[in-house]
Amino acid sequence: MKEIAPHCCEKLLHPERIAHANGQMPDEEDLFALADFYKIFGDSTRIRILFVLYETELCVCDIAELLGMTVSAISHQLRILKQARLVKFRRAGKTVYYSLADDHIHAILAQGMEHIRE
Amino acid sequence: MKEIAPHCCEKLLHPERIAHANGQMPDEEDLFALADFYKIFGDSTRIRILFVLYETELCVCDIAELLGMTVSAISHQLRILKQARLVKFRRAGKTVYYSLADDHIHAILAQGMEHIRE
DNA sequence: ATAATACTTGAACAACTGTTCAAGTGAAAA
DNA sequence: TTTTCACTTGAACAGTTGTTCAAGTATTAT
Repeated sequence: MKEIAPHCCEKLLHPERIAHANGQMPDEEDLFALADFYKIFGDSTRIRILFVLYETELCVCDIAELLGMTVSAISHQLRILKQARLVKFRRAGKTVYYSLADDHIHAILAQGMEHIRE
Repeated sequence: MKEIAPHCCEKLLHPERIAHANGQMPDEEDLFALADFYKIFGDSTRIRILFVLYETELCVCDIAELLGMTVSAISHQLRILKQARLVKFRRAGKTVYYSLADDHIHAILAQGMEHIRE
């Protein structure tokens, strides 16, 4: 005969573990912010842009040339990187030069790359 | 009168910078691997799973309960985390317990969260 | 002024991703 | 063996994301 099955968590299989895990969780807000932060790095075009800017500032056209992509595509991605404060820019006449926002970004990229090569 | 415009990079506006940037770039392969690595962390469900597992091992049902999501949705994400070697699991009867793969993952999560709270 | 250039932006489209739903495992209890 | 339970998996669907294309802005040159 069939009955409504009580689920594992309705029986509170591990109430103390659930309580503990719940107690040490960061704020929801921080968790979403962290996911969004990683999301920026989770695209190969953006990662490649960040690495061509690792040592030099470059104009949009230079970056497009280096990555073999259109200026428009690069500009769209630079906008995302700009909003996330990962790159900064300065205007010199018609040309706009982009560079990494600060040394913190260098550190993050270096650490990430090191992890991949472990 | 209109002419075909030579682009900034066809004129090689910054040939030395392009050469330099090209010379210090990591392998394409590593860049794609790095983007894929960050991609895993770039989803709030996966980040939340990693943080509920920060100190305790939990079964799938516990995680679903904690995050207010279906067991199926959690299981799908655990599969991705498993393939990326961010979590490990052990079977005990009908129950499967998941935990973070190693202390390295703890370090990465802690560093990321610290950056967000800067 | 007008034209040219370096870049930006909005809309459209295809590709990808995460969740749901239903069906399917595997282990243990009856 | 059959049933139950914890979990997994495949297909479908909606929502998101990245690129292209065309049009637009800002700055300089003529």
